[in-house]
Amino acid sequence: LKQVSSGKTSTLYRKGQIVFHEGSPPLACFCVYSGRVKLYRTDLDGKHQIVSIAGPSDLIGHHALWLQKPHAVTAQMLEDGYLCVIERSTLTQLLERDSGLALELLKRTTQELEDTQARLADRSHRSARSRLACALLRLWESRGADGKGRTPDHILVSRQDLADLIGTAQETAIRLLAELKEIKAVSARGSRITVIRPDLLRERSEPPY
Amino acid sequence: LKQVSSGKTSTLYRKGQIVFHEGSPPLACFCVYSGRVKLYRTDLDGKHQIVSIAGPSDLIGHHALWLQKPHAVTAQMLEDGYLCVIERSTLTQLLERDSGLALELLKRTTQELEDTQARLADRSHRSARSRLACALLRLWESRGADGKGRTPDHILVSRQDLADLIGTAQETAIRLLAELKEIKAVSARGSRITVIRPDLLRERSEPPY
DNA sequence: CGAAAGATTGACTGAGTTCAACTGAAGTGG
DNA sequence: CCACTTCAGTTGAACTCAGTCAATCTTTCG
Repeated sequence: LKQVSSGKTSTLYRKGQIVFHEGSPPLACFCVYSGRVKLYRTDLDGKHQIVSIAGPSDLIGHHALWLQKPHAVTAQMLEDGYLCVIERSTLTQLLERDSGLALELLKRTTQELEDTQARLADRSHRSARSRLACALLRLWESRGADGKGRTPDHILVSRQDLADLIGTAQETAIRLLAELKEIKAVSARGSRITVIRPDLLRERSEPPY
Repeated sequence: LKQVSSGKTSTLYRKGQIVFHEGSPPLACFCVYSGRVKLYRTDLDGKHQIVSIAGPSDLIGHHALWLQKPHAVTAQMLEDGYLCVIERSTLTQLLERDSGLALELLKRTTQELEDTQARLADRSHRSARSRLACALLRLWESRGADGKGRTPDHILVSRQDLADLIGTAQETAIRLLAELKEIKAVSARGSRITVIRPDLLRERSEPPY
């Protein structure tokens, strides 16, 4: 995939920009070169559920391509970044040529499926409290370099995105985050959340509570 | 996959029998020839979340094989049925030989991923009421022949399985099912649930409520 | 027929949603 | 440089869905 990306020109996408919309027909898929992209579903009440957050070297928008159906999710940039556009025809050729690629994609997709199944199980059986702790840990552990190769000890997520990720109302996410600030596990100034005590988060991410 | 199955001997598995356990190392995967298999995760409190229900021609247990990790789910027979065992080595050979197979699996897995993502979104934003209606519809629409080619208008699921499927306590599932009996959308004697008015179910499966 | 498993109902409780008001930081234009 | 809009984040209070516990009732099956 990296080879494909490098051969192609990548395009700049701005923070907040929509890459593709739920319900729109799939014309191409995208390989993330830099920046993060949130993929979310929208229900009839306009509520969002973040399905995954893609980062560098992740492929997005390909599901709809395989299934020959409209996109089931909307992809929106969480920060400025470059995406490499891969046309449907290009991808088809690649798959036919390199059989290893299909296996690699199968592996990735399977991993993503297991992750989603795990989240599904957690969603009903764990409290929002433990889900928040868990989500913060994941975001923290997968936080990328900030552009100049420095790895910061904070993450950048809005309260709403945090809520959409763990599946609660924004107010709940805020209240639970306040608890974490209370016990000095994290600190926050705006959407800049600093993880101070990952061990405390890990403790809270276990059920019950 | 059907070709593979037919070439192999299938083994009888009894209702309630465990095919493989969460946490156990993957030795082989299975192709369902007849009967249905529930795949579920177990959390620390011993609660189950049914991740999917596999039927004839579905492949199960392959995730752990690709990922070279222990099974993330437990597979248990919902009724008597035959499964065809496919050894790891056999599968590897097949994948190398037939590149189309990898694509087919990729497609299936992607579809399953999208389904699971949809359920994840529903779980937090839709009421248990609508989830139950939705689950009943799915079960009803995908109910198979009953052995003699007859397609019955009822489904056979225990209350507990229904609850584990939609992610509620059994009592909640029962109470909501009672509502559906009340409005004559379904009737039930034991775990034999007859769908009378699919239209009413469809209506209730829409949010809100 | 009787035990064991599965289904049902009631009472109580609490986590999380909703609504609504308020604060604070960040622009923007006069 | 300051009033003015705007948007993200906070907080309080009322409400409600769904979980838990516990006591039956029913169906299934040996």
